[in-house]
Amino acid sequence: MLEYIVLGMLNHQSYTGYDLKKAMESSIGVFYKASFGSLYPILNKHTLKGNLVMTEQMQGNRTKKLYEITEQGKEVFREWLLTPLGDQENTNSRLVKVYFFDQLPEDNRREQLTEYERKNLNYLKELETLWKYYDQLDNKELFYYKMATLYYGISIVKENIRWYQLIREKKPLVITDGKKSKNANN
Amino acid sequence: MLEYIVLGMLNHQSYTGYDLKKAMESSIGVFYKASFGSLYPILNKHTLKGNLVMTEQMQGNRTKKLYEITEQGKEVFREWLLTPLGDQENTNSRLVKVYFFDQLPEDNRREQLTEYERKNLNYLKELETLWKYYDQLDNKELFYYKMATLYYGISIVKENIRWYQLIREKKPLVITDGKKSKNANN
DNA sequence: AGTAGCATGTAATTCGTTACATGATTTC
DNA sequence: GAAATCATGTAACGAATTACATGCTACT
Repeated sequence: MLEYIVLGMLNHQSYTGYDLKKAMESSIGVFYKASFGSLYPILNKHTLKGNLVMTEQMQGNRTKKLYEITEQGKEVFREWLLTPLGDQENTNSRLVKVYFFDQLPEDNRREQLTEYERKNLNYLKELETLWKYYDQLDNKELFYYKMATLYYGISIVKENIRWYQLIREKKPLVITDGKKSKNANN
Repeated sequence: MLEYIVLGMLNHQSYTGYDLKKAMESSIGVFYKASFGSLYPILNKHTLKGNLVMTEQMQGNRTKKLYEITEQGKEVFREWLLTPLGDQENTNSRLVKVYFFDQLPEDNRREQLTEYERKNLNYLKELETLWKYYDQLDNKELFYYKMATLYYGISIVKENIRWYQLIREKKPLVITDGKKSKNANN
C-alpha cells in the first residue's frame, strides 16, 4: 500500500523522505499513517527498481536526498490505480485509492466506482439476510452486541453506496453542520 | 488480534481448529477473516501458554484436536476486553471488540464507549477544521477526490458517534429498509 | 475410482511497526 | 549549551497471508 502512496505523492512533486512524511501527515495522513521505518526502505527500493531517482542536495554539512518520480514510476502508479477497488479489502485501502483518483481518467474512475457500488449492493443484501436471521430470534437480547456490529456494518455499507453514487456523478460535497436544524433521524 | 478472537470464540464453546474457522466465517467473519496458516499456530501457542487445553479425539483413523479454554485463557481474554477501544487503530479492531462486548460488565462497556465517543468527537472537530480549509479554496475542483475522502471520513466518524451513542444506551437496533419511504436526506 | 471436503500443519513472504543509532541544525 | 527538530537509516519483531505438503473420509 505505502509503496503506491509514495509514488502517488511524488507524482507531481518531489520530496525528501523527511518532507514526504510531513506532507503525508497533513493530507492523506487523516486515514493513513506511515513511519520512517517503512518510508525510507521503500524509497530505496523504488530507486533501485528505477521508479524513482534520487539526487543528493548539499546543505551546509548535511546531505538531503531528494526523490523524483520517473516515467516508469508513473506507469507503475497508474497500473495500481487501474486495479479494481474491490481487490483492496479494507476501507482504508479503498480510501487511499480514491484519494488519488484525480490522476485517473474519468472512464476508469466511473468503471471502478460503478463496479464497487455493485459489489457493495450485493454485500448489503448478504448482510441484510444475516440481519433478518438474527432479528427473528427469540433471545435476541443475548446477541445485542453481535447484532450491533452487524448493524454497524450495514450502516457503513449503506454509507459507502451513498458515497460512491455521489462521487461517481461528481456531485457537490456538502457537509451538514453538527447543529440539528433539520428534522433528521435522532 | 486473531489471538484474542480465538479466545473469545472458545470462551463458551470448544472447537477443533477446522470447526473454529467455520464458526468464525459465519459470524465474526463478516468483518474479520482468518486463514488456517494463522489459526493453527495460534491454537498451539495458546496451548503452550496454558490459555487453552487440547484433547485429541479419535475418529476412525483420524485424530481431531479439540481446544478448550482454561481459566487463565478466560482471564487473558477479559484483560484484552478491558483495554480501551481507542488503542486499536482501525475500524475492524474496534468492531471485533464490540462483537464480544456481551462478555464485558456493563460498567466497563459504558466507560469504553463513552471514552471512545469523546475521542471521535474530538477527531470530528479536527476533520471539520481541515474540511473548512479545503472548502474555502478557489481551485476546489482540483481537489475533488481528496475532499471526497475527507468527506467520507467525516461521514463515517459521524456514523461512529451515532452508533456509539446508540449502543451505549443499548437502544433498539432498527434497520430502515432500503425503500425510501420517509423524507430522509437524499 | 475420483472428487470434494475434512483436518492439520509448515515455510516463505509481505507489509508494516517500534526501538535503536547517529549526527546536523535551529531555537531558546 | 541544552533541547527540539531536522534528517537518514537499521534491526528486531509482529501479525498476518499464500502456497505448499500431507493424508483421511464421504459421496456419486
